[in-house]
This record gives sequence, C-alpha cells and structure tokens, in this order.
Amino acid sequence: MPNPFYITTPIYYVNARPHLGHAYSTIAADVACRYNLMRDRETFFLTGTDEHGDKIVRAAKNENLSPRAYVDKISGLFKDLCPELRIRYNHFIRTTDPAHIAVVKHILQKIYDSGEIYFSEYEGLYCFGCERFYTERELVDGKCPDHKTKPEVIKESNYFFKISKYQDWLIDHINNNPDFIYPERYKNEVLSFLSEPLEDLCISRPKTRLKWGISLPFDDNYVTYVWFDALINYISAVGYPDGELFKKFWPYVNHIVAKDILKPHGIYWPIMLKAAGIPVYKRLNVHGYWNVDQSKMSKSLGNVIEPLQIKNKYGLDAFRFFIMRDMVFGLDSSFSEESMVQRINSDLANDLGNLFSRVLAMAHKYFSGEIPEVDPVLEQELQLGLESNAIKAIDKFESAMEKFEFHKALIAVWEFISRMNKYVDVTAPWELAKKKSSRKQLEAVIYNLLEGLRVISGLIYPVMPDTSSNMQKHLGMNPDESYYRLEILKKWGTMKSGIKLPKSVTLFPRVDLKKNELYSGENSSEKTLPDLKPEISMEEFNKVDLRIATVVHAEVIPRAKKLLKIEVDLGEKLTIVAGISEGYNPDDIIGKQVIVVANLKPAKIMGILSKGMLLAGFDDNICALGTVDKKIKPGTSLT
RNA sequence: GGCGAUGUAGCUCAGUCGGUUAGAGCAUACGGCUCAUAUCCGUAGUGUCCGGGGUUCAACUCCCUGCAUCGCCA
Repeated sequence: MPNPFYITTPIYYVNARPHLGHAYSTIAADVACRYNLMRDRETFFLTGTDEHGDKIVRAAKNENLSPRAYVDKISGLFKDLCPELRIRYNHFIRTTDPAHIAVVKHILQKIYDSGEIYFSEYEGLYCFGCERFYTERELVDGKCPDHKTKPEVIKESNYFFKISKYQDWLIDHINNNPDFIYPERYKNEVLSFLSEPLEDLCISRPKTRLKWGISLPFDDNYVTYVWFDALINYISAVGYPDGELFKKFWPYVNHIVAKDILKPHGIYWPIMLKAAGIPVYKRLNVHGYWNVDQSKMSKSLGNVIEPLQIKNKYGLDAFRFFIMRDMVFGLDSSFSEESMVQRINSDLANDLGNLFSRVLAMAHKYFSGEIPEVDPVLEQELQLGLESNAIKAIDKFESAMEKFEFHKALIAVWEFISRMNKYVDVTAPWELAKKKSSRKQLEAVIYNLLEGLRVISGLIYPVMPDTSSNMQKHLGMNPDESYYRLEILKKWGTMKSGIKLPKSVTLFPRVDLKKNELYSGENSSEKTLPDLKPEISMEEFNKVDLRIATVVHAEVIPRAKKLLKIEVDLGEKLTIVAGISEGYNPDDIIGKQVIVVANLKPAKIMGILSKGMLLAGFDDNICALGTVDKKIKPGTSLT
C-alpha cells in the first residue's frame, strides 16, 4: 500500500477577494492531489481561510460589517470558488472554527508550560496595516513603506516565543533534509535569513487594541498573533493531537505556499512544531508570483484579474492547463490573455483536440464507431514503438509530478501527443482504408491510436479533469472505473473491441481573436465579434456561388436613392441592381472587377430584374466594393 | 548599503563534469498529406550565449569586474 498524501494550500487571508494567485495555489494543490490518486494513494486535501487580526477588523469596518459578518462573507467567496475551479478539497478550514481555536489554545499552553514563552515590554512604531512594528530605518519619510501612512508609537507588554533558541536546530534540519524547502532557491533564501540572529517572535496582541483573535489560554488580556494562530490550521484540520486523520496524514504533509509567505512557513512554523513536540512537516513547496502586464499580482495593486472572468471566457480546463503549463513551479510567470490564447490554439486545439477528432472520425468512418477487433500479431507489428513511447511519457510524467514540476509533466504528455500525430502520418490509415487487403492493418492502426488516446486521457486527468472524463466517455470506457490510475494506463491493449463509441465532439475550439478584442474582461460572452451571425458549416457556405465579374456598364436608376443598375461580365452578362450610388458614380466602377453572388434568387427591384448581388461593405458614410487584388478572368469562382 | 538570483534565437525557456557543428516549443518561410478543428507531417533558418578582462590546449560553462532586471535583508 503506497504512502498516504496530505496536501495543503495556504489558508487565505480574507481581507481581499480571491485572485489569480489564490487560484494558482489551489489548483496546484488540486493537481498534486489528483496525481496522487492516480498512484492509488489515499489523499487529504486541505484549504481554507485565515480570519483573525487587525486588518480584518479594519476591512470589516470599511464595509460597515461586523468582523464576524465580514469574514463569513469573504470566506464564502473563497469556498464558492472551489467547485467552480473543480477543486476537490477534503476539508475547508476557517480559523474561526471552534475546533481550530481549541487546538491553538492547546499548543500555546503546551509551549508556555515548557517555558518557551516569556513576557516582556516593548515600545515601537507600529503600522496597523502591516500588523507589525517598524524600526526608524525601515520607514520612508517617517512613513510605512507599504501603506504610506505614519506609524504610531505604541508601548506595550507582550508575550514572546523564544524562536532564537531553535535557530541552530533549524539550520541543521534544513541542511540534513535537502527537500525540506523546495525549490532550492527558497531553501537558500531561508538559510541566508538564518545566517543572522533571529529575534524572538512576539505572539500576542493586547485586547486593548485588538479583540478579534484567539485569547491566550494563560492570559485573557491578550489575543494570539495572527500567524501563530493561522499556521496551526494545518494540524488542527486533521484532528491534532489524537485524530486518526492526523496520525495517518501528518507524516506525509506537503505545504504549498507562494513566496511572499516563505518566512512564516520556513522559519516560524517548523520552530513552533518543534517546540510543541510535533514532528515537522515533510516538505514546503514554494511557488512564485503571477505578473500581469509587468506588475505584480498583489492585493494592494488594482490590476487584479478575476480568475473567474478568464475561466468563463475560455473554459475551466483551458485555464487550469495554461497556468500549470506556463508557470515553472517556483519561478515568477507572466499572465496575458494573448499567451493563453496561443496555448489554447496550439497545444489544446491543434495538437490534442485535433488528434482526438481525427482518430475518432476515422474510427467512425472505417468501423462505424466500434473499437475494432485486432489481430495481436499485427497490432504489435504496427505499433512502431508507440507503446514504449507511452510508457516513457508516463515515466517522465510521474517523476515530474513527484517534484511538483507540473509544466514538465505536461511537456511529457505533449511529446506523446506529438508522437501520436506522427504515427497517424506514417501509417496513413486513409491509404489502408482504400484497399480491402489492408483491412487488418487498418484495424491495428486505429486500435493503437485509440489506446494512445486512452493513455492521454488519463495523463491529463490531474490538470484537466473535465476534458479527461469527456475523452474517456468518447472512448467508450466504463465511467465507474478509475481509468486514470497509472497502473491501468501503463497496460497497453486494455480496450475491448466491439464497444460502440459515441459521436465525436470538439474538445477545444480554436480561439480566433483580433488583438483589440483581447482583454475585454467585462464582455465575456461567447461571441468574439459584435453581431456575429450563427455559425455555418463549410457545406452551407459552399452553397453560395461567388464569382469574379467585370463591370461593363452602370447607370443611375431614376427616383432611386442609392441604386445603380449594373451590367457585369462573368463569362456571360448579368444585370444586377446594387445599392452603392452613395459611394460610387457609374463611371467610377466601369471596368472594375467585383465579387458577385451569382446564384442568388433573382428579384425585381424598381422594376428591374436583379440576378445577383454585388459584395460591398458599409461603414457610416463609406461604401466600399469587394474587389480582387489582381486582374483575373471574369467568371472565376471564389472559394 | 549588504546578500543572492537571473541575463542564451523575434517570444518563452533548456543547456550535465569546461570538450566537436549551442538546443526545444511558439512565431516565420517553403514543401507534403487530406483522416482531422484552416488542422497534421517534413524542411529551413537566423544567435555579439549581457559588456569587458582573466585562467586554460579549449569557456555559454570556472574566476574577476561592469551593466541591466528581480528578490531577500537592512
């Protein structure tokens, strides 16, 4: 039985609404979790909200709400986002939950009893926005560098946690466990921070200035510093100290955080655990920031992309794919709608979507949608290494996923997708289909392709769960079986012949946007052009007979406002009435080559039988004829 | 101010221990195919490897220095 897997996101501070950064952390955790399901591991996925502290009180005041009402509201926003992003958490914790509060008190008491917390007086410049004291030096023009406000002088007695005592232990622990903080750059950052003496951590706030928090169990005049409270969620959520979940999952915990909260997680948290006699976490996984148009995705800046807007515009799976594929876990990345569209078109529509479409179309065309019966010898013969390519892709996928290198895992999958497209090209099933004698070969080729799609459908499961199950459905697989399990994906040839496949679908439509239509966040309707008419098929379009014609004669029609009577030559002569006299005099157009609809049903206009239509564009007072850019024989049809 | 990271094709990046002709994807151009969503396959490129100096038979790689960008700390 493989080890269990416990994954956490940060608990999100509810002083702002969810944004792209939150969505990324949470989706990354979801991807890691689903991957571990593929490995048959028992998983536990924790997310939630952090709801105490000064900033919350102030944010609540801003909205004229009580802290309680305010945190309920914002926490609800975070919670509601989860199903929309297909986040399958096991528990959504709130630091205002009574069970959490009890554990925080328990830990505080435990550390206090062991003598690691002391009482001391402190005076300093305090910024309420930052919830921290500043030294004179740190201030810019006497003001807080973040909030541009003047900090207040505050003198108070507080409780301090002796974290300095654990500094050497922590340095050793990090050095002895190279994976403890990952990727390495953040490990180095923490070590460099630890190369200087740590100051003890102030873990209390007097109730005289903050009541919204957890009371210290050993002094009711104080509440707990918000970080000390918040970090404990990772164990309170699984029932520390005696819960079964805690015993089962805690030894295997992976935290996911963004780099802005590296210090609390890389320094305070392990020391808190150590001081409380709890084994420290297994691994801290630190990711970077999403930059949007050069500037940081940050709560204090205004340029926040609502993840939901983009997701609604292009679909959830495309969104999940893009942020997992484009960001190297640990590094910063930039988000633009343009690069997302590029990825959707090239990776999703062209590579994966089109592969799926062409294979299923052939299965329907040549085998009326049934998985063909296959001669095992021929099947092997015509594999051309496809099976071993699949195994190789799965191996790469696995080792990348273990290291949270999501982009590399996806690259491995796409290498295989590309391999599949080449396989189609090399085996040329449409050639095999031409001859009765190669029927057996055709069966083997299509079967192998369907098998390859089965593997792909499984490998994309963590990142694109909806598309994965959609593919699976169209591959005629039993929806009750966990088709995405790695063990099953590695076995080639498990598809049963004779199963009828549903009619094929387009997995990802190509996005065809002009630049100026990008980034119109509010206007997130399906249509990409204003007043776009309903889609037509090629077949329907082909009913229109467009021809090049030369204007041989034109005259104004008396009493008509805009109409010209025009005679065109397209091999034979045709009379057309066209409403273009506001833009053209008869003499202007004689000799011009124009585009006409030649098979339009004739209609009588102003007593003249018009047997076609001239193409022209009208924009306010401009009228422009559709013409061709070089001379061409009249009567040539346009396609 | 201190410490660190990064700088490679038009764009995003890979490049092991110093070792032959510096790679991939996207974008571009050309060719091929027609099963497929104007898709797919193939071919072709282009490089001051940030600048300067040094070590070496040999430097994108190691050392020094300068510049630029970013991060952490003060």
